[in-house]
Amino acid sequence: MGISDRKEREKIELKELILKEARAIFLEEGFEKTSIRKIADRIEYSPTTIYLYFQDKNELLLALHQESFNHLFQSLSSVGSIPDAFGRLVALGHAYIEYGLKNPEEYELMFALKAPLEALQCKDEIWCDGLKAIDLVKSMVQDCQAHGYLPTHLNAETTAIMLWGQVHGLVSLHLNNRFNMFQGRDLNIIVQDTFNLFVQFLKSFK
Amino acid sequence: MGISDRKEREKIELKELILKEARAIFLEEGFEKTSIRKIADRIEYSPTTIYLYFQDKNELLLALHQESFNHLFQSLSSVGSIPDAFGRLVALGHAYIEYGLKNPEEYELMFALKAPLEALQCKDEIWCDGLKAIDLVKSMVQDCQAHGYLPTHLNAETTAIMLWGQVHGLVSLHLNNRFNMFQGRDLNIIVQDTFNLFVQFLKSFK
DNA sequence: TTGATTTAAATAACAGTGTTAAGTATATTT
DNA sequence: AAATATACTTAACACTGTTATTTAAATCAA
Repeated sequence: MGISDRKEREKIELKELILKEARAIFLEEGFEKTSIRKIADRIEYSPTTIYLYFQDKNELLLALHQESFNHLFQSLSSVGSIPDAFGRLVALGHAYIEYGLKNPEEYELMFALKAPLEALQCKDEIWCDGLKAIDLVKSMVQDCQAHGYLPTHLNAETTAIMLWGQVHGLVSLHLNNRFNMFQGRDLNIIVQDTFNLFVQFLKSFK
Repeated sequence: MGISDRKEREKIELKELILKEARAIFLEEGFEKTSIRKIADRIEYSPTTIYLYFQDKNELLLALHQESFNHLFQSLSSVGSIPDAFGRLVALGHAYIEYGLKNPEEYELMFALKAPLEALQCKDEIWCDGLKAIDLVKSMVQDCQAHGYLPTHLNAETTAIMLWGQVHGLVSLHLNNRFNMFQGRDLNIIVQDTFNLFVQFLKSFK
């Protein structure tokens, strides 16, 4: 039955077109300006058609959220080639910070906005991307422990959450303009200096 | 001239009434539901009257933001009585986290939402509340250095930003439901455990 | 091939948002 | 008493997410 095959293909294509244009608006104009009507204009369909492909706006943002996580993991992947366990962990932190500062809208969607997680909750699904991310950090912490960089008595998961908390805190404060009060200074350098100090603390811990 | 005195008094009173009801809605229903029209309903004036007292919604939110900072500083003030410098710093962290988790809407307004800072920027004003907050942490760090808890070679401000970044990161991730993936566990305890681990790092640093 | 049914999309509307231009009383000043 | 200034309201603009209803086309069954 080739006809229904084609129809299904067309449905997938339209869904992808919606996401593509949604993503374009999202990156060009930011989260707040990404409206159903604006997407509809760009794909040349009526606004209500979008609701035939996504239950609501949250679900649409969840799809963008998942694409953003792929983008993040791709940005983090390069650190895998670093041989030293501790150097790898530090590089992961730097790469995370760099990703966050270079992709503010995506970062907000992944780690601040409630919309995508609400969509997940409606489906009774868990935040797998988040779990995947924390597991990555956790395994790198364990690598450090295996090579004598961090004490083995430390709980690897708690340590991973601490690391995540630190870098997220810095990225989040910066993206939300909470470092603007440090007038006349390079705010990226403030973030870098702070993270470097944190690394000193990590390095010296016994 | 008693009449114009009374008029001025009445203007101040109406402005305070607007803020009072705005705050009530804000705390009861959250940031997103705090609309100009809803405030107008509660004060029994037309929506446009509010614009005679505030330039726009951002300025109104800035006023709430400043009230929230007073609330925060009040919540932090009790740690001043702790004699030990390091104990005081740790208590400050705990008090900050507790405030954030108990006052999510206020916390978001102070450290995440762009609206209040945009209002400040329009007036070419600096974020004094933020400066005041970081100065508090900085002076406590210096107290620790003076009493041998933290090395004197550390930059006190960078250290203060690191501390702020850590607690903000944890509070922010928790408030934004990013710890919900740790199913069946007490999320407040995760935050506490992580902060306690961070304190261990601080304590051991040489 | 014709009639019934399913499918896909659009129109119109609801209820809400921040904001502004214009209008209306009331009170004060000249 | 007339002119002006003050305080406030009405009506509207341009948006938002979302839904019930309707239309048109494609497919299926007789």
